[in-house]
Amino acid sequence: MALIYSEKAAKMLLEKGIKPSPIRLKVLTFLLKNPTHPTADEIYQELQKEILTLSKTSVYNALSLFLRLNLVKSVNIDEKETRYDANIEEHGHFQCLSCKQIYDFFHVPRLEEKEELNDFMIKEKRYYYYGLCPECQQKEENNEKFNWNKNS
Amino acid sequence: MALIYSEKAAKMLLEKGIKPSPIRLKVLTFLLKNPTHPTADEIYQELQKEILTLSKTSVYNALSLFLRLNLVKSVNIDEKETRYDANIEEHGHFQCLSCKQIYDFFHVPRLEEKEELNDFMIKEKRYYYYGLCPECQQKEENNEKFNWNKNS
DNA sequence: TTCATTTTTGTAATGATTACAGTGATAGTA
DNA sequence: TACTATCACTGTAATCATTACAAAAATGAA
Ligand SMILES: [Mn+2]
Ligand SMILES: [Mn+2]
Ligand SMILES: [Zn+2]
Ligand SMILES: [Zn+2]
Repeated sequence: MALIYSEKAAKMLLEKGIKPSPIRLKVLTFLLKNPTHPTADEIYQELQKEILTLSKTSVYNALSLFLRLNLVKSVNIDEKETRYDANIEEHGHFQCLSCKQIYDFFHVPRLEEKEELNDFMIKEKRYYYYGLCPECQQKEENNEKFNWNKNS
Repeated sequence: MALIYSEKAAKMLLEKGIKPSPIRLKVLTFLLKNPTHPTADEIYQELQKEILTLSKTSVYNALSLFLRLNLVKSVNIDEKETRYDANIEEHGHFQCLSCKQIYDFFHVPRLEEKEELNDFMIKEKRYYYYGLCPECQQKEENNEKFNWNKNS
């Protein structure tokens, strides 16, 4: 399984005509293996366990190269830090306002923009939704029940 | 006209139960008058011309208060800095990758998310599009023509 | 006035990202 | 093997938007 991902990473890099250097391979493999929209720092922290001498600049270097080559996409749903996604197919992101977790959704259909954007050349569409995930809705209900008991 | 906007700003603040202090009024009036999605710094630079002692912290204070009260919305289409929008009706934003200008669009209908997000409580939807505005498409065409002439 | 509360200011800290210069590895060539 | 050019990688410093915090100023009721 680990082999598959790193082989896929190597192939992706070669297809774009860039050398699959050790760090590039590690970063891209990590993104393929972890479709959880990690931040640059999360990637760095994880890979540092293996590559003791890793520098954060190298992670940023790899990531901005991948972005330029359209191997990965950046996700700016969390306004603090940029996240990275090796799934480049068009899909939307939902972030839970309570637990901050990010979920993918893939039915992002026919936005019928009508005439409004007819003269604009649209190259990329991003869908960011915010709300409460099922688990956090549950928690909130329990809290309300608890508070109601206390106040009565 | 200026009067109208500042009166509207005052009313909006009073309706939310907060005091329409001078700076809050100025910031909110500015946002109502300038639906161009200004950054905190742009607001600061403009208002500073009138209020010589204005501090940037005050602008941020006002803006985060407005966000909390849902008087304005933040727009994070430009990954560098947050922009602010006094138009809180649901609408999307398009940013031109060349001239960086931001355009509103309002036909953002029925995203038919199907079952996928059924169990999620969606509180806000953001639509960020990127591409080329009509003017910049034109410029690009001209450049191509120019380069073609040069190379032939 | 007095005093508490709120608003505003100024400066310092934070933290993600970028700039940059130097070091190390690699590969081709003589 | 030595030389050299290019590229990958590292470490540190700079940048810059935003936030934290404490002090000063304004407000407004008693
Ligand atoms: Mn995703
Ligand atoms: Mn808008
Ligand atoms: Zn949640
Ligand atoms: Zn443009």
